[in-house]
Formats: sequence, structure tokens, C-alpha cells
Amino acid sequence: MPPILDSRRLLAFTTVVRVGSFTHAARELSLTQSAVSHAIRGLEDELGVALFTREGRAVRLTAGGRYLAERAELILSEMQTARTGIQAWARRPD
Amino acid sequence: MPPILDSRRLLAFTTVVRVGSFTHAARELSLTQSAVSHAIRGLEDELGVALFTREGRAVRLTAGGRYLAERAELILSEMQTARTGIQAWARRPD
DNA sequence: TAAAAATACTCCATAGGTATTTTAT
DNA sequence: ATAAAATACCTATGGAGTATTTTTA
Repeated sequence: MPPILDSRRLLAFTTVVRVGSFTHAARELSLTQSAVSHAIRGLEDELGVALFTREGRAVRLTAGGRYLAERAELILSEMQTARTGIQAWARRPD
Repeated sequence: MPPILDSRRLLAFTTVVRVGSFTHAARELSLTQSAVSHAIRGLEDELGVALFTREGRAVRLTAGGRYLAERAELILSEMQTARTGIQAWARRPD
């Protein structure tokens, strides 16, 4: 079972969307440009959908990319909620 | 950056919750009992929260486990929505 | 030609398997 | 004694890095 939509890839994706560049996203994520490129490529390959149009330096979202960007923000936010929320339950009796 | 809440682990977790057994969950997921045990253990270690109380054969959710089970269903469902939804956008013009 | 992304490798972390041990009924 | 989870060990996949090549503004 391939991960496809895991937090790692989704975070790479939303970061590229926000900053508009693989290279800058890589800096922000403390990764290399190569790693970000792989992550996005992996998403596109396994979804079978192009997320960006590569127009030289400019990175532009496709229609599918725009859709995923919205869903990805939601999913990542849900994950964050879960991660912080569960700490509150750690010492409760069962 | 560790994944922690990725789809693979969350699916293992929700399956165990639903069927009430590591071994049966493993069958359903086409994995081994060992792999499921690792997945759950990984979740617990990285969240720092026990998800199940191991009472011999019976597997019982802790309070934290019950909380995560709800959130996990939501996250997995969001992922599924994203995965199927994006296909509809695949051939749209940008 | 200079920037940004893609790619070819290399390395290592870890997911997953088999076999075995532990544990509670 | 048995059924289920934990664990030790091994292998293989793929995530991430460096270095390089390709691309286009």
C-alpha cells in the first residue's frame, strides 16, 4: 500500500503552493530542492494528475492542483488538531 | 520530520479498533500481525500516548485512543474524498 | 546566461516479513 | 495449553542528499 496522501507529501505540496517555488519551499522545509521535486512528482504519479504546469521558472497550479491544495490544507489541519488534542487525553483514566 | 499521523498507520489503527484484534486487523489489511503491532507501537511511541490497554487477548481503547479513533476516521475520510475528487479535475483546463 | 526544476547516482531509515518468545486465559 | 501480542532479526523499498543536467525567461 503506497502512502500517496501522507503528511510529508501534503506539506511539501502546500508549501510549494504558498511560496510559489520548489527551491524556496525546500528552504522553508529544511529539505533540498531535489527532495521537494521528488515529493511532488510522487504525488502526481500516484494520483495520475498533474498538479503544476512547469512554465520554466514559474510554477502554476493546474485545476486539479487547486482542488488538492484546498483539501490538503484541511487534512493537515485535521492532523494537527489530532496531534495536539490527544495530548489532553494522555493521563485520563480509561 | 517523522510522519506520525500518516494514512498507513491511521488505517492500521482504525482497523484494529473496528475488529478488536491485531491479528484480525492484519488479515483484513493483508499484513502480518507483526506489521500491525509495529504500526500501533510507532503511533504510541511518537504520540507519547497509550492507545490500547493490553489485557491479555482483549484489546481495549484508552481515553486517548477513543479520541484518536474519531479523528482518524475523519482524516482518512478526508483523504479518500481528496483522492477520488481530484480525478474529476484531471482533464479540466487550467 | 542565469535562475529554477529534473534527474542520476548513493546512502540510510524504516516498513514489512519470518520465526520465536512472552503473556494471560 | 492455547491464542494473541510483543520482539528479534533480516530484507527491500523509498526518502533524502550531492552533483549534474536540462530548460526557459
